[in-house]
Amino acid sequence: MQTAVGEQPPAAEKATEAPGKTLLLEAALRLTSTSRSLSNLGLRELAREAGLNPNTFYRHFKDVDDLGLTVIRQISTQLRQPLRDLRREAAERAVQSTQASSSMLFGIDLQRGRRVCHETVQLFFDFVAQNPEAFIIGVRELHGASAVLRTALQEVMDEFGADMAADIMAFKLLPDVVSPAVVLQVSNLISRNLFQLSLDYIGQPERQAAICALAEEQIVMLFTGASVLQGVGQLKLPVQ
Amino acid sequence: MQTAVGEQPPAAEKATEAPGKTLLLEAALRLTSTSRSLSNLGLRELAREAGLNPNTFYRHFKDVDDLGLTVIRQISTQLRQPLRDLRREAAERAVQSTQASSSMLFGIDLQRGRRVCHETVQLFFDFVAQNPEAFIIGVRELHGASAVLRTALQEVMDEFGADMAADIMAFKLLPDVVSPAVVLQVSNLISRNLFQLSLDYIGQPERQAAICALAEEQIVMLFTGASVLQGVGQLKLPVQ
DNA sequence: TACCAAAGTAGACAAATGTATACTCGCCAG
DNA sequence: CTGGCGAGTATACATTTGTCTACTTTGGTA
Repeated sequence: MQTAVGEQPPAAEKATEAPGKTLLLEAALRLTSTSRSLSNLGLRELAREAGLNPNTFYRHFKDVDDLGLTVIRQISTQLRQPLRDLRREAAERAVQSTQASSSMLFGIDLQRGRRVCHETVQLFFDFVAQNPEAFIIGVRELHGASAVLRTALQEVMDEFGADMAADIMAFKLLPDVVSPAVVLQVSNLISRNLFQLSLDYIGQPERQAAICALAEEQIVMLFTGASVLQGVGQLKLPVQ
Repeated sequence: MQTAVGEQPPAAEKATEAPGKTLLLEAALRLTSTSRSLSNLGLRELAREAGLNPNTFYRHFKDVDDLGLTVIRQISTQLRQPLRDLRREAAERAVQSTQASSSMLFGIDLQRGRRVCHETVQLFFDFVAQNPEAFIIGVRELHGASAVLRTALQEVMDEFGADMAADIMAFKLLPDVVSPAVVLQVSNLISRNLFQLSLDYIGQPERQAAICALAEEQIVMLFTGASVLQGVGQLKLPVQ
């Protein structure tokens, strides 16, 4: 019995990977993003969805958590660099109007900040729409039942947050008075929140524009708050 | 055979609840908060944990989602009013310095805001420590695999957010320039974020103080940001 | 006191699951 | 050609699961 007919490996760059393994991973993505949760995928269910014999699973994975970890690593590399690129693109695209001394507040160029924010959010949600399963799984397992997957994903999320903080500082999106620690904190918060919003974005297509706007406002709020608070603290404004 | 499971007789329900039903619900709490996820609890597993015959399940619930919905409703009533009380308590406890015009910024009394925030966060996390399962389940199923439970919990979370917004306006924790819509938006964000942090709080006892402080800072940041942005937009303030 | 519905139990069943052992096939090195 | 090896398959089996039908217990009330 030869294999299935309508096979097109969707541009998988790992050409040297056993076909069965790839099929199983893809099946996991499919199943998880619709009905199930990674942690409790049945190994027979998986094989069935992949069109393989149940025992093939054992050739490539120790147990379901092992498969889950692989999926998470895959997702991480699938999202991490593209997210950075997307931020750089947004920052560069919005840097053209650097003369904007028109609207400054505590050292923030509100205009430019808003522009970059708008671009980034836009690009981010476009990216979400192109990789829905990755985001669904990410958020789902981040608080899921399996401790192994949970901690693995927490690390990934921390990396995303750190990336964002690094970019914010590299592109000078926040005034210098804001300390790196605070930038990191704000980045983590925004990152987590954007991931949550991404699920709403995927699940409620009719509200996509509203969700974009919401995300934008929230980010601007946080940035503003962080800047003002640190500005106040540093400039010895009448406070406490 | 007309039993109509998942039934709540009009009133006086708690006293007349069958012991088996309570046992099953408690078993669900126990299992979910440790290893499993509500959505995929086995009905036999449940009965075993409760020390009952598997078939007893059918006397009270239609299927596992039905049980899940009941748990969620229970959690909602278990948390909602206490959370409001806790906010009122914090607001009253910090209201003593009501004339303190010493440290105002864009119409916010920073001192008092910070105080209320500190008290609220403190009380909130105490409350989390007293009801860990409720928070674990809440966050877990909010993005879980079962669509039914997910939407149910989203409604609950929206209620929490609306409560918070109402309280913020009732206790005048934000200046009047901040529109009700923005208050609601900020409340939702804070609410979601606090719930996420509650899981960290439960799972990492050694970082509890840090998590408290973090939550506090984030809230203050958001409040500040919201106030400043609306203040700027509305009052055309002279900017540095 | 006798009855009845609700609550709980007992036993059985088909289906599905995880896992073990043993087989086949294609490929490359010797 | 040949022998080993990785990838995939076939079959089998003990467990576990959801669900069905039928039985027993119990507390309130007519």
